[in-house]
Amino acid sequence: MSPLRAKILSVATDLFQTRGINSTGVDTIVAVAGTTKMTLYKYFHSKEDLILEVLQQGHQDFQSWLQQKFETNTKKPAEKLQKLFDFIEEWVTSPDFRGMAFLKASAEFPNEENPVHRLSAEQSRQFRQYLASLASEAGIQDTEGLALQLSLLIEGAMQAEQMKRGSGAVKYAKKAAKVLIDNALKS
Amino acid sequence: MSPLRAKILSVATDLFQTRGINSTGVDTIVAVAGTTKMTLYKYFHSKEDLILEVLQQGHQDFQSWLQQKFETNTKKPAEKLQKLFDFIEEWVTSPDFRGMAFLKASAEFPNEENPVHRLSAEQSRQFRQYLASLASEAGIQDTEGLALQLSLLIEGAMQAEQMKRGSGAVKYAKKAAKVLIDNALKS
DNA sequence: ATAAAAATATACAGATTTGTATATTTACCG
DNA sequence: CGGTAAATATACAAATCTGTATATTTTTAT
Repeated sequence: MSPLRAKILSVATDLFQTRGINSTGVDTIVAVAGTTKMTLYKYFHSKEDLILEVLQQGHQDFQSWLQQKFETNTKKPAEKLQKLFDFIEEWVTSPDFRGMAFLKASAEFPNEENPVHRLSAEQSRQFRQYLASLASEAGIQDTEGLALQLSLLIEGAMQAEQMKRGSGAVKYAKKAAKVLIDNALKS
Repeated sequence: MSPLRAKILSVATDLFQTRGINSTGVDTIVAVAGTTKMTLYKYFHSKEDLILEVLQQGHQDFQSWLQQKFETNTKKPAEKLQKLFDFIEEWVTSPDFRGMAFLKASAEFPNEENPVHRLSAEQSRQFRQYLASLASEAGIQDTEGLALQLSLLIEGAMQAEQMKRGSGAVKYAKKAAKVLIDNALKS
């Protein structure tokens, strides 16, 4: 990928997170990226296309980061679900965390038929599916049920931390997860 | 309150929820409300003022609705926490639920110093405090801890339901809450 | 009915939005 | 060096945005 294109993507990612998507104009993006609108519209057909790519890249980065965390840490399926919350905590308490992109995007584009909203919902679904696969590995019965419950805790904590940095929400989400996982293992 | 002012508030509430705050111009609001900008700016000093009032009224309506639900239903403190999730489910699965206002507002105004963001965070804090008071009545030890955990479930479920109607998230949030509450009562 | 208040109609200023057209400059490659 | 592609500079169109100025109409109250 062209370094200029990558720069635009990176700047857009940052500005969208810190100022909001609708509040960030393409003029601001190109100014910060040190380029011009002509170049931006050469690489992205429209602002909506840029938003979609930012979301996609963000989600992929998150997934890759998680994947790599698991590879270099633990391999026992039973521990994975617990360990996940440690990784989430690390992700969320990182100094440049500004909220989960797809959560915020779905709020800025509430219409269910909007492409940005659709992609956000799809990413949320994928994340829940990933949780279900972890639950399945751990030998849980109602994998989808637990996955949804854990996703509520995680996304709720991300939301809380985005609202108020240092809320400590993940700490309690982790405790709650432990209780829910233990309970699901017993049934 | 002037009926015209109330109408503007009501229309703005609806449009903000369905189209997003930043994507809704005052021209659209006055057109739908059947009035003019002159009148809108007579009752509200700025669009930001209108947004803040919409949020405040929305939160007050939610609180009043909950309050009234509790009054006409149960009085036993121990049951209240469980019952709360039934009320939340009723609220969230109502056909015109379009997401929790303060959650979406904080996403559209990510800057922590923005007045809209501040009010959103304050409302989230108040709701958590209310949960803590219920937990306290129920004889819970770590009231703040449980309150935060339940708030993650509730706000997570609201987020999930806003993303995809009919997700059934509240059903599982309710189950998770039962487990967490029982666990907190044991300790 | 008459005076005072409320609401409307209309127009506009000034800024900002996305997206494009055109021309110039820079960078690279053989 | 010469030619090609990439990036830039600049300007602009057309729409939309918040907020205001001014004048007229409607409603209300005495």
